[in-house]
Amino acid sequence: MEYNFQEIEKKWQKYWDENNVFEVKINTEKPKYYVLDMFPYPSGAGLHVGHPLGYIASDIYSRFKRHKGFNVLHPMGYDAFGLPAEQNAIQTGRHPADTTKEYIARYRNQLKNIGFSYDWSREVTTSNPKYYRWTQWIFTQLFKHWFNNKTQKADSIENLIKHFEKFGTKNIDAAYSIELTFSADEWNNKSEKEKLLILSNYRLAFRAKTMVNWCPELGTVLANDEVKEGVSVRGGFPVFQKEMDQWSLRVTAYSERLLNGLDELEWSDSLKEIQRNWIGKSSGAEVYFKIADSEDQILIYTTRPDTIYGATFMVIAPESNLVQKLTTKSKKQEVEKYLDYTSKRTERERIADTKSITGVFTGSYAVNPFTEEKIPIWTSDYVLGGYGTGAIMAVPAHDSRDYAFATHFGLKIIQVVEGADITAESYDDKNGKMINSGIINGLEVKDAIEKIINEIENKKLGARKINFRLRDAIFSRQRYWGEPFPIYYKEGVPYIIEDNELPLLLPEIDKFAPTETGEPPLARAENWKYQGKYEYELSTMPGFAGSSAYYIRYMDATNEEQFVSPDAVNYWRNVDFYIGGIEHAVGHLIYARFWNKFLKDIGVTVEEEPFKKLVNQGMIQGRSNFVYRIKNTNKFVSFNLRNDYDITPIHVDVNIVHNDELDIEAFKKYSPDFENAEFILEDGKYICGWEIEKMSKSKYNVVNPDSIIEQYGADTLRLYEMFLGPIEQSKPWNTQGIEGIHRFLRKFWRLYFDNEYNFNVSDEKATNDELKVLHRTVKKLNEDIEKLSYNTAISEMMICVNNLGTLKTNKQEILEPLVILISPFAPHIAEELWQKLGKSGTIADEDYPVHNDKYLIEATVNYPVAINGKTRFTIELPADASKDEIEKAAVSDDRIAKYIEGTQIRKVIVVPKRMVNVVAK
RNA sequence: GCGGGUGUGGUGAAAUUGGCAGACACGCUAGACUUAGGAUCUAGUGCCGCGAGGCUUGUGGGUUCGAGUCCCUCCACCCGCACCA
Repeated sequence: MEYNFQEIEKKWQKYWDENNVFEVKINTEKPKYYVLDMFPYPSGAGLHVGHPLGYIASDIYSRFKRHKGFNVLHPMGYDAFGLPAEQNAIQTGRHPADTTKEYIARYRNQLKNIGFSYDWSREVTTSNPKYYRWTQWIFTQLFKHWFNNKTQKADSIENLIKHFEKFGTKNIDAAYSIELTFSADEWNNKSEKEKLLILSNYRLAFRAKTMVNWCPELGTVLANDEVKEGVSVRGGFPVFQKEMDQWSLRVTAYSERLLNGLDELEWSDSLKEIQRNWIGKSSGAEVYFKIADSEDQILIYTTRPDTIYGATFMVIAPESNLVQKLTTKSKKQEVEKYLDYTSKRTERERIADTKSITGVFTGSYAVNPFTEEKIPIWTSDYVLGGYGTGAIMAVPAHDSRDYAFATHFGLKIIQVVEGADITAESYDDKNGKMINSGIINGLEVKDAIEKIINEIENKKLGARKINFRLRDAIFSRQRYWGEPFPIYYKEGVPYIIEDNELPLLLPEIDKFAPTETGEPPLARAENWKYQGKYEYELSTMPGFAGSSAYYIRYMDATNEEQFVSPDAVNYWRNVDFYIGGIEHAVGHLIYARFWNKFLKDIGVTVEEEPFKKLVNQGMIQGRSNFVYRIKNTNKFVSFNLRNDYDITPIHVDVNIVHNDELDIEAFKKYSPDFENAEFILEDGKYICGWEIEKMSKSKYNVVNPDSIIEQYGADTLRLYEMFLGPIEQSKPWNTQGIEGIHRFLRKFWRLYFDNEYNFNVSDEKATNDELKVLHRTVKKLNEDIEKLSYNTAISEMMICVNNLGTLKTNKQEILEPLVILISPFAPHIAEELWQKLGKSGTIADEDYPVHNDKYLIEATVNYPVAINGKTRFTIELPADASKDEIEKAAVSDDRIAKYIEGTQIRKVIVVPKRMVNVVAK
């Protein structure tokens, strides 16, 4: 029987399905291991060969761990709510629920064709009411909790209310939107509505007026991680800053825990660094500056309080409400004009244009609390409303932005740190002694910071302060295709709906567009009211809502009573190994960590961190092919002759190019334009050019896994994708190389058959040579799979098969463990051969082979002999030869004479089992 | 600008962590078998050189008996952040 992969693969995929081979249950007899893929967003294009890269890697690891005796949870699902499906709905009029369903069916099919060991009984779809009911439930929990800074934990709103009733805000250290102070009496005398408004200042899910990223084209607000370089990540539309009433999640409350938790994680340094950066912790001080001739003061944040004697002016953000207060009559017109200008700029313009310096003087002055000098207060958009206090003390001598501003507007510059000449640029380094700085003169910067903060606190001018760059997550989207908020409004105040009323279903609407009056699409829903009278929230949740806790839901995916049962979460705990794209570095991976920490605080989950080990698989890039049309003709010139002509390169579909040779007939049929095309060939062939680009439809370089599977089989696809190189690395897809892998599998298959393809495995005793080949591979595979070094594992298997082929091995003692070795990588061929070896059932539960050192002992070692570091010849010596014996053998070898002629041996370095180096001068 | 990462044949890549650079594949060359080859098998294949031999891991330097690997300098590319006070 020849290697008929199509038949074999279908057969075993069916077997796995029908026998629920990969369904797992809680089993306290076995250690658990949780392997998770970032679930896909199902799009109309289906999977291309880049998508399964991570899935294959995790599947190999799952199967390996199972062979190692672990109870492996390895689920899959779909991140099905989100913008692209809705944009598609707007264009085609098809309901996103329908298209999503269709796409998911296609994805599931494609995934099954690759032979993944998923427990399909745990499949989740975020847009399914049975699933989003729990997304809504978690939201209600966030709504019902606040964050206690003292304990660094979430606590129930009831407890906060009790405290307010007894003590007011006294002794409360809570994460809040704005600072409030009131007594117990004051609290108790407030109306119900007032109380609720105050509480939303503390809730972890809250509605508030905040500066948001508004994207008019998408008709929605966006979170910070959904905006890159001032445009929306999805679609690339301009984004404006705008103050709006929106739902947010108080992720900032968890800043410290999010930062500290990173240390214990087995994530790449670069990924942890990206997260640290995004959280952006800085330490410094908040300081009040009095406004001259007024009772008011400005609070600023600085990380360089040591330079306060050099603060010669102040700058406040244009969006700060202080601007109105501080602008004097004479400056009013000028300031208004400036505010108008900044508000009309998109984020992109503002970012792109960091060089031009703009700003206006408000007319007011502040008093530097240390120099007592009057310093002008300006407003400029280089100070951001959203960071710190939205106001700064400007120290032009030691901050390059302040320096640029000061020189542009002719403001005073005073050097306060020694160390550089500041006539041309500022000196920003934290090295040097303080000068012109009163009480901190002569101190090093580090010490000066400490001393001045103490002084600031003593004088009650301000306090030490830690700041984070992380912003609260804007959580509402003015879109249709997302989870509805379990919220209704009574007299403008939001109320949560009861748990037993969940899920709040997404209503049907006639058109997926905002209303004429600019309300979100949900406003179109008819008779959609809580208890028939109260307005529901009309926004929906963002894309990351459904993905922030899905890994927990998998643990108990069909539980209708609870999000997850304590039994399930106590057994599966968290994800041991997570694999997915780096693009989720600051979105999903921050939110999921945040939700997990919150859920732990309220007793739902048990581990502080959701994803213990995480690997970012690289991207598979496309390898585009080009044909070269001679300008103004329908004539195409082959790649190596193209320089003789004036040509236009044109993308050609990679599926009609083989090894860079164009299939001319297929090309002619490809488009009517090419029907009569003529060709200038080289050696009778048309050779195409190539380039590495992103894999995309428009570049005609998309390779579909289905077609690879049809041609070579899923096992070949799996092996090939892993053979390309380290998983973390991005690499181009080149179909040429796949032949080698397919050839390997056929060679592997042939080990078990004779020349006439009769199954032929003998029970003769294996020789030492054969055992050595096997055990070497066993050892290497165990090491490499654990390191996720699959490319080297595969090449080791190739070496093994090549060697066994040379030895003409057909012994069961060798060939049986060999099937288990390959089974995580190529499970279909492994199952088939396992069955042919007379075994019943699946190979998936067999113990993975372990090597025995006794077969690996070498009798002799081949020593390279180097003279002055250059290898000249080798000598074969017994493995147990002593250092002296090795040295003697090397030095007395005849071949050495010619290399050391005219010199003397000074030294001989012998590294047993490795090499000899003779130093001669 | 700041932070992180990567540079090795024609191509994808390996190198037991300081010990024979280029394993394993692709591609290419030659040959065998074939009606045929986009099948299979054999041999060769880093570069220069007819050869002896020399050179070679982005550049230049250093440490070492010995460096792809460690240290310093510079260059190129990729990723993240970017008026974050």
